[in-house]
Amino acid sequence: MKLSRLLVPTLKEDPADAEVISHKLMLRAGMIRKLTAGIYSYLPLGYRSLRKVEQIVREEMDAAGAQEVFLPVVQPSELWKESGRWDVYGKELLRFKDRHDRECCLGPTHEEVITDLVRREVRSYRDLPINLYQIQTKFRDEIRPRFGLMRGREFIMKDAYSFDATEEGAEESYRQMRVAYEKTFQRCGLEFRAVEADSGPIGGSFSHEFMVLADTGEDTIVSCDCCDYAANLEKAEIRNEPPSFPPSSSTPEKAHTPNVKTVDEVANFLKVSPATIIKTLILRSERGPVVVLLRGDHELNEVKVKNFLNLAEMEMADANLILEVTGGPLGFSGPIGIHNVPVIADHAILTIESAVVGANKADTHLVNVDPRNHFRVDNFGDFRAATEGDLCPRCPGTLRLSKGIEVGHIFKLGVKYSKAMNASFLDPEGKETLMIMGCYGIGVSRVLAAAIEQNHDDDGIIFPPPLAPFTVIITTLGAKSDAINDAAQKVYENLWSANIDTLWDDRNERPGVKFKDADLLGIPFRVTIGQKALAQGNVELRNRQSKETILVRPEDLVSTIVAQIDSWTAGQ
RNA sequence: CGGGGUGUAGCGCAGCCUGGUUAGCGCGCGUGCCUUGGGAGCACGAGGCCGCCGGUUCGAAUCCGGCCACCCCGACCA
Repeated sequence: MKLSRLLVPTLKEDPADAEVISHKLMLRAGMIRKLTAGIYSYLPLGYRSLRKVEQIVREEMDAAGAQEVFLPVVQPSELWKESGRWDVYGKELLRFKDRHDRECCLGPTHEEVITDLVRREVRSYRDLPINLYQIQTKFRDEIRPRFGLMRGREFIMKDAYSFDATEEGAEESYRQMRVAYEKTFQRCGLEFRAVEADSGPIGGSFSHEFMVLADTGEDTIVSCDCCDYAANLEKAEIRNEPPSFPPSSSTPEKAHTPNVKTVDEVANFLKVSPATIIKTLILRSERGPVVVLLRGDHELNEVKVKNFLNLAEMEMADANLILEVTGGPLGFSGPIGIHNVPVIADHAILTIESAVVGANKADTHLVNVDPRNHFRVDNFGDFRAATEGDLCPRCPGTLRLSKGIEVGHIFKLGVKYSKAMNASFLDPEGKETLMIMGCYGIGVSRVLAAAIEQNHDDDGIIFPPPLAPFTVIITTLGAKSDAINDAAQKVYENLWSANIDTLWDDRNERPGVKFKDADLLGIPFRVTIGQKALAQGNVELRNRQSKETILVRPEDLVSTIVAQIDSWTAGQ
């Protein structure tokens, strides 16, 4: 491919509406262009890289025994009503009507379609297990798309669905996918971690997310500093410390706290640590108000509360509801004197010997409160977000926080969909049995963005060789020199015949322009052909990542490049 | 959906507050000369419904109202 004929509109300046580095670089490198919010066109370079990711995913899925299919984008509402998700999926599901006024949606995921397909075609345990996957454009009408390909509304995803006859089989299918995912992301050259995750509205019994480690990630990962425990912040468990002191015999006393509302204000005003304050949160749910007690220096983890109480919806109460529940104004809520409303508390409040709480009365707090004596708690549990330094739930270690980009998510679904949609088979005894399902997603377009997020420098992208749109770029200096062009032509043909994707920058540009573009595009190897080296019968080979340049005889180029790729692979 | 911001040439921006010639600058683009190892230089040139609709005014990129789009923060989210 000659660069002079390829649509690669590079930009010198950062586009104004790009925030994160991968978005900026993909725009600057001419890989993608935005059509509208959260929807992008892939230009030749971007599409080549995307196809490389797809191909790696495809090979690993095939190797794991999954079979590729291709499912419809437009789906009828009937299936979604059958699974029960038509009413719960929310506005993220783009709905519309066709000319016959039939309700349809654009597929944000394909559990319904695949379950429908399999229940029609598979009837015997002899046909199981089966694992079907596709690489497809998904549409989710995100409230706020951002960060380019990282969170688009339209995006490319690989989704696989396994169907098993037995529980053990389902766990084996899950395990195989987990291994396939490890291999896939490793081949992509990503630094990642598999973490325990909440399974969310997709449902199911357990799940893992695959997180690419990057500071710009939208998810927070909690990991142990001495064992391999790692979890999404939403899910991360915390080992709690039992109180190390006996219950006190003190009695609560009132403290006048005029207009002092937040934990920080109370701590400053009363000259106490936030860790001795009990935060009283009033929440509104579909089953009425709930009171959650947390230590002042901790944050609520809504997912934990939702899972504990089996709630679908939860939000902070407004001032009216707070008045109704506590009898006092917002900012002065406390657990003492709350009746008829469930009260749940995080374990950590038991580590407070003498606590400060709101008095449920304007401008008043209570001090000397003993969490074990002075108020009712219906349940203690783990309701807070993990923080740096918390104790690991699995070992004596402590927990660390880091940021990650979710590129894959695997779920053990169980019979959630097979039950709702009656996907069953006959077992060896001739008994009708529900299939046990799993589903496994990879954000293919997001992998590309994550790879760039993790591999770049001030000059541009540094593609891991397996994802690079081209492996080599030939930069000729002096477009009018026959000697240089002849040498380039030979090198170009040799590389292609060795199956190395090669781009030839044959433009009549000044060297600086060509070098800058080559760096920006992030092509792993640059072969520079110019007068100087050529006079000695050499070309230059520059490694984009190491920035090392060596002189190579043209006939040795292929073997040298292959060796450098091999050493890159070995380093993974 | 709530809060904030921005829409002026392909891209990045100035001009707007304080209305008044032909709306500017840098990059990019075209032609020519020149140059060729890290985004050169000179000359000439093309390219604008100043987001859209309405209003105020002798006169609107500029003031007012409405709408639309995009971006940021939040809620939300396999």
